Amino acid sequence: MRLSRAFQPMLKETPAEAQIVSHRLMLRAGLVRQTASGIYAWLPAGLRVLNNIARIVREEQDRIGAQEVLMPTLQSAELWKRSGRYDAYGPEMLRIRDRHERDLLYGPTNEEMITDLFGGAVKSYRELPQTLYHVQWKFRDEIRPRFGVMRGREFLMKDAYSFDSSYEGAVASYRRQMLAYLRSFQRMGVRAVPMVADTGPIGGDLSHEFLILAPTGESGVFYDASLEEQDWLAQSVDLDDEASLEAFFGRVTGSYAATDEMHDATKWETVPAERRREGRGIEVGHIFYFGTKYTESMGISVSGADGAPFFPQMGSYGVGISRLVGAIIEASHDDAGIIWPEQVAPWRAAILNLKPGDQATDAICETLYASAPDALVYDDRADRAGVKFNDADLMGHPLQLIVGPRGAAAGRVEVKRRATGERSEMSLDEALALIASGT
RNA sequence: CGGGGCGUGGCGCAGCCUGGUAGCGCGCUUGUUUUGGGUACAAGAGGCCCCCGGUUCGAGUCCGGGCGCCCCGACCA
Repeated sequence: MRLSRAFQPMLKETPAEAQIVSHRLMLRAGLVRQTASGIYAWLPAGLRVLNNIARIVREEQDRIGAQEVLMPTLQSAELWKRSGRYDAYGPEMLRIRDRHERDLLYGPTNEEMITDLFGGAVKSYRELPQTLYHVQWKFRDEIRPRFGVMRGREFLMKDAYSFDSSYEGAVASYRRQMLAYLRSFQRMGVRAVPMVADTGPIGGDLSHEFLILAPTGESGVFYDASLEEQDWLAQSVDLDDEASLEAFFGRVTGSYAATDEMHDATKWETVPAERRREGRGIEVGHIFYFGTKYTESMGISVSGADGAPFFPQMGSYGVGISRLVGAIIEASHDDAGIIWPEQVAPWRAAILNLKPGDQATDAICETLYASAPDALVYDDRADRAGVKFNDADLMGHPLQLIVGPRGAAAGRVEVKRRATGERSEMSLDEALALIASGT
């Protein structure tokens, strides 16, 4: 993208409504614009980040055998009356009436719809297990939206739903999701620690929240350092083997981790002092097992091996995709702006042309840009160098390829790494290789 | 939903108390200048002062009603 033609309205001053750092930076960097309280329009750069996050989540869901579908945003009230939640959900649900006076709602979640879809198609235990997911906009009419996209009313979420014929199968599905989550967040370049969550009336240990560690997080967190030391991508877990899944699950849940509501000071004492980590976290994912709650209430059963019908066991697994954009910024920024982790950055690198019009400088910039036009943003604007440095820092591109007449005359490109501030000078060919390698 | 605040060019704000026909900084346009960390000067463009009603000779300003947005709390992916 050439910045001179990009729809990327950057702000020098912070809009009054933005309080927290991620909200301020998202507005200043031109990632989003608010259109109503808690509702945002995503501009090109912000959308690229959103899509990057969704892409990682999809790849990890696909990897564990979940299948993507796409359910609508609007749902019939009838569906929710069957589960009993239409009346139970409360004013957070946005209710709508169509021209025929039929009651609809803008979905805050999709358990009812997926259960109904599943039940309409699957009739035998032989077709289980199944895990279906989708990435869709949801709406919850929060009393008080705030924190930009982190607590919006409309938000993009990945939600997955597993159907199994036994409790043991449901547990395996749950553990596969846990692995997918740990891998997803690690790939996004952030640390998200799974914490035991309140399981409510169902009980058991099959409910975890994933919190990204950030000083501005809404919950206090306590966890064993081993949870942030593990490389989940390197672990070999056999997704089809229950023993392997169990061993993996043990490695995760064997270490203490809890939010302040669930914190157990006595157990905390058993963690060696040097491995105790305390901080704050932002919830970006939640996985839980809920058994036959919906299959039963909605009368969705399948035939078992003995010919008798039974209610499949379900679990549900959510990731706040749009919230993650804000949460990642909360976890990764400095005074100058955003510091995007590689994998989610809107562009891999920015090319800063310090003197548009200078023949040698333009030539090098154009060569760099042409090597990967979709992965690079080229600051070819007729602005001063200082403006470009500041905007590039604000936008948080992992790499800045700085080209000015001084270096260009010698065929040199200066590379600045946003995360460390480290600078190095290299030849054009070396810079091209760097772009191609993506690191 | 309780408490508080705000709504004035694109953004940040002043003006309102004490009514007299709208101003500042940034941004934008043009020119000159500058050219490796938000350059300087000059000349410009741009405003239904959130909306409706009332008081008044006259309302951005006072009064009433509405709408929108933000902050604290309770609540939450």
